[in-house]
Formats: sequence, C-alpha cells, structure tokens
Amino acid sequence: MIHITLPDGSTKTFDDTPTGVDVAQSISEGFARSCVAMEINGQMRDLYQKIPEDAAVRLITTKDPEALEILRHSAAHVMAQAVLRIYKDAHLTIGPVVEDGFYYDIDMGPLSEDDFPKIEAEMRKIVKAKLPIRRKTVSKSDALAFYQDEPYKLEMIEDLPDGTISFYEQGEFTDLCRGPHLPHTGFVKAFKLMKTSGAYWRADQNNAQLQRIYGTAFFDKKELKQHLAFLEEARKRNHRKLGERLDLFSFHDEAPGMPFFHAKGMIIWNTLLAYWREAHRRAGYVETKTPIMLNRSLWERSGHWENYRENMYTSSIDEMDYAIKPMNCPGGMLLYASKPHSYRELPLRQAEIGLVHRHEMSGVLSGLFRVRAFHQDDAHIFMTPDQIEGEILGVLRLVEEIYSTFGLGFHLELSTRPEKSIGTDEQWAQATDGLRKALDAYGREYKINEGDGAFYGPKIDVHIKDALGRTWQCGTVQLDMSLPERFDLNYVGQDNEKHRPIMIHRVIYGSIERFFGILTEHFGGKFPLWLAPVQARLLPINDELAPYANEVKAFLEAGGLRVETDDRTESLNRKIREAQLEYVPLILTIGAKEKAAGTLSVRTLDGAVQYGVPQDDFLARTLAHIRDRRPDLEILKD
RNA sequence: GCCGACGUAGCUCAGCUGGUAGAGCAGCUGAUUCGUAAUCAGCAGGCCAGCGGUUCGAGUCCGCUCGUCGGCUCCA
Repeated sequence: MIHITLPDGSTKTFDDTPTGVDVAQSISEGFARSCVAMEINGQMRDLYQKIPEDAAVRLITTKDPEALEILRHSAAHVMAQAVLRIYKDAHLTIGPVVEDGFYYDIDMGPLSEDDFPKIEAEMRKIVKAKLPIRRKTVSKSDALAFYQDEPYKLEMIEDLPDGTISFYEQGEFTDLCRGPHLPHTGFVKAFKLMKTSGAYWRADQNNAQLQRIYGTAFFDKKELKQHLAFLEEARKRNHRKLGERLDLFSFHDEAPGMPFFHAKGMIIWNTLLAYWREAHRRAGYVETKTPIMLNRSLWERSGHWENYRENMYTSSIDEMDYAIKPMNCPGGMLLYASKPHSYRELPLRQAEIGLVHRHEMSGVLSGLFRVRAFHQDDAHIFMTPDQIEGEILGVLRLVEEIYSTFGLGFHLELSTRPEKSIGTDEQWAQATDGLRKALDAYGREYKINEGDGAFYGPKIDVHIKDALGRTWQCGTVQLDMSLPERFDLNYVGQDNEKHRPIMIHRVIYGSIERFFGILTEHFGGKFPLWLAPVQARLLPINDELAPYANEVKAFLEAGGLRVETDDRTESLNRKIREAQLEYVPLILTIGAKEKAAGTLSVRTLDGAVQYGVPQDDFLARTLAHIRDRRPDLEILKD
C-alpha cells in the first residue's frame, strides 16, 4: 500500500506502486490530461515514473510555471528529432532551455532561416503523432557504447559521475537527458523556430563550430502569439530606428561603433548629465577629469598592458607607446596619488565622466548598446576599511534615487570571490562582508553569484528593468584590492602611519551611450518632458498668426521651456501629425481665439486636447513637471 | 574574429530566370491660409557599399573587402 499526500493535504492510497498518471487519474480524467510532470518530495519527475513508496506528490499541470520549462525542453528534443530526420549526418550536442525558449547546438552544415519551414513541418508531424516520451536508465558503460559514433555525447557522458544515466526516447529518437519531459510530444503545439547562429562546442573558439537553432514554445497558441507581439513591440522601440527618426544620433562607416550625437540627442545627453551632476554633488562627490591617452608605463603598472591589451587602441608618438584609455581607473589612481591624503579627507568620492575606447570585436557591435567609444559615469571612492559599509550603502541609495527618476525598477546581485583571484582570505572576507552588510542594511533582497566576482574584488551589480520588463545590467559597485596596491596609494591615519585605502569603482548609468539607448527603448522614444529635446511646439493656425506665436514662444522660452514654432505654410493637420510623430510632448495651437484670450490649446501625445489653458498656468504647470523630473507624460493632469 | 542574413535616392522599399534604375515619403519651386494625425501640382535627386572577376553586356552571377543586423565569443 502506497500513500500519496497531495498539496491540499488529502491522501490517496494505491495497492500497487502508482505512476503520476495513476495519481492524476484518481483525481479526474480531465485533470490527468492537463498534467505534464510531477514533483515527488520536492523532486521533479516524469509523470510516468513509478512512485515506490509513500510520498508527497504535487502534479504539475500546463498552468504551472515549471511546466513551461519542461515543455521547452521537450520542444528542443522534438526539434532535434526533426533535424536528425532531415539531416542524416547531424550530430547532437546540448539543447537546454533558455529564458524565452530553448536551443539545440548541432554539429551540421551551415543552416539559414530559410531551412526553418521544413524543420518546423517535420516537427509538426512529430507533435501530431503524439509520440510517448519515455525515460530509461542505463549504466555508464552502456551509455558509452550506445553513443560510440557521437563524439559530443561521449564527451558529455565521460564527464558524468558513475552510476545510472538517463535517456529519453520518443519514436525513433533517443537523447541523453536528465529530464523531466512531457508525457508525449502532443503537448508541443505552439512552437516557432526563431533564429540560428554559430556557437562553439563548450563555448570555446578553438573547438568545432556548431549550428545553434533557437526556438520557443508555449502550451497554447495564444501565448505564443503574445510572445511574438512582445518581440514586435520591442522591435518597434528599437533605439537605432528611433534614434534616426527622432534625429538623436547616428553611426557612420568611417567610425564603426562610435556614435555621433545630433543636436537633439545632445539635449537629452546634457540633461542626463546635469541631473547626474546635481545628484552627485548632493551625495558628496567631487568631479574630476583625466586624459584619454596615457603612456604605456601607466598601463603596465595597472596591469592593463598585460591583461587587456587586445582591447586597447594604441599609438606610438615620439618613440613612446601610448594607449587610449579603456577604463578611467588608472588615471584616477594617479590623481589620488598626486598628493598626500589624510584620513580626515576620507571617504573621498572622486567622480569622472570618462570617455573610454575599447576595441570590441566587430561582430559584437550593436547600436548604442555595444560600442567602441563610450562615456562612463565613473567614480572611485577611497576610504578606510570601516567606511566600506556606509559608502556602499550610500552608492545603493544614489542608485535607487537615480533609477527611480526614470521609472526604472532594479534588483541587486552580489558576486563573490572567483577561483582565480588576488588578495588574501582575510582581505576577501573583509571586502565581501562589507558589501554584504551594506546590502543587508539597505534591506532589499539580493541574489548571490558565488565565484562571479572580479579577480581583484567582490562586486554588486545592479540590474534595471525597463518598461517592457527586460533587464539590463547598468550599475556596478566593485571593490578593488589590486589597484591601490599597484599604485601604492596611501593615506595618513590618526596614528600618523601610512595606510592603504580601500577603493571602489562604481558606475550608475554605466555607459552613458548604452543608458541613452535603454532609455530610448524604455520610453519608446516618448521622452518625459524634462528630457524631451523639444518640449513644446507652437502651431499658428495661419501665417498671420505666426508673429504672435513667436511672441508666445519668447514668453515660454524666457520661462525656461524648450520651444519651437512651426510657422511653415502648411495645414494644421500636417503640423500636428508631424509633431505627434516626432513625439513633441506638448503641441500648442494658436488661433484667433487663443490670441484674443491669451490662452493655449494644448494637445498631448495621447491625442487629448485641452482648450483655453491660460499661458501663465500652462508655464507654471509644465515647469513644475520638469522641476520634479516626472517620468510620466501626464503633464496637465493632476 | 566565427556562423547566418543583409547593403538600390535622405528614409522605407520595388527591380522576374543578366539587356543599361523605379515608387512612396522627405527635399526644392509654385499655388493653397487651413481649428487638432498627411492640401494640390511641378521639379530635382542614384559610381545600385567598395574593389576585382565572369560576360558582347552585371543592381542582378562569382570572389574579396568594408559596414549593418541576429547570435557565438570576449567583458580588467
């Protein structure tokens, strides 16, 4: 007799060892059909596995979040099966589930997206056949024998611990896999192959290049459709497109990966920096600036010449080697070391909007997200060991203040000591402890990435979440135990002895270029009033009213608004349409009525119009919205 | 750097199996003076990314280079 306890506390009793299917069917046939897997005492299992003893069982239905991963894993198998049917000499490697779907890396000839329809058609056949997916376990030696012609699988099995190894079978297809999987292939109804790319076996460039095929899958077609609609929305918000349409920035073949910012883009840029400077001044930072090009000896001292040289632009002048800085820190170290420091000066918060160049590989460039020349909103904070916690906390509070201004949520991740690292155990313990204490004091939950820190110190990464729910790592706080040593930094303590300061690097926007791109997509090009390059556009209804419109413009400009007059001889409808498409937040039409009454009719981007708004009132409200740097576009609503 | 896709007017794109480049929008000129998302007409605009090859003939086919995009990789 086997007693099964269900999540609601009820128990079912079985004479024989039941499978998950039996348990599900004991509840109802309909329910059983929606089950895809089960959790036995917290362990994910296939529905068809036997339950040998009394256990707590939770049946996983298509509605459970865990089910999606299982589905996608099985979808990867269905795809692999289809590929093997079409490409007889293909060799499978690995096929995991990823955030939005799955992929499978396959050793085969080059593939293009034009090949997808026939693979998808084959997949549909497999789905339609509702092939049962069954687990079997074999010994390691049998597994090796089974895969004698599959070098990648052999390598994977070699790495597995001795003992039984599980395989999954569906029809003629068998794959090495931990599982769990769906009961049958019929669940994989809503899937789509998304893209292909090259990928290296074990992510190593020296290994064979494989074909990676990405796909996604959902339990029902509606969800798949929603997902595709989301991708479409993201595509529409693409900052490269918006940047061109809104005349913000451009790229040119003459300087790949190095953006040109246009007049309107620079207004946003300068506004972002003005805000940044204001917030940093309040937080007790000083601003500094160091050169872009520095002598080789500096980079040898910092270690970059040895470790980062392939990414640096170098030049030879007067028989001396120079490098354009890929990071600001070495310059910042020189600045600190340029005079003696007392403990009384610490913490010293030394900020710098630094222009850095990194020679990224040509294939990775991507709009403003991945460039070769960019500005970091860098800061180096020098402090005593007992200031670590307070300073980190200060950075986290500043991070929160700045991101929330843009309506961006965020979460934190702490990365600890990696295998390859410098410094003593004590130093790492002290440094990591400092970060952890600051995080705990800050009070938000954070994720820990063990062993993911830089070799020179632990770090906290800040991941922001944009309006589409996508996350981006922007801010980072890194404790550096290497550079103060290499540059022999010190301060004189209360004891009149020299001490080594603790130093952190931190950025909040990260790369200003990248942050600009993220904001463009976050707002979908509809920048909030305080950032909008043109805050208001005046549209005189006819040519006679143009002089008056320019008077109003002068009035609003004197108040501090960025205003344009569209006094072209064009129809009002056209002017409105164009202003809307340029995402000018406030579209002000001026007709005889407005002139007579000293009012404005105000159209906002949602298309709503408020007539008869007194000019003073309009100016006061927009200025208040700007002053508060509100991220919304509800400008004249309270 | 690697795999795949792509590169035609400022922008979006058409150009069939090779026969000497086309549209819409933007621009310019003129007319229209307009009340909340495109007024009308005319004109101009291209070394078809670059270089080389095949061919009587190349935007179309082939090779190389550059750039862009999606991935891989890297990220002191």
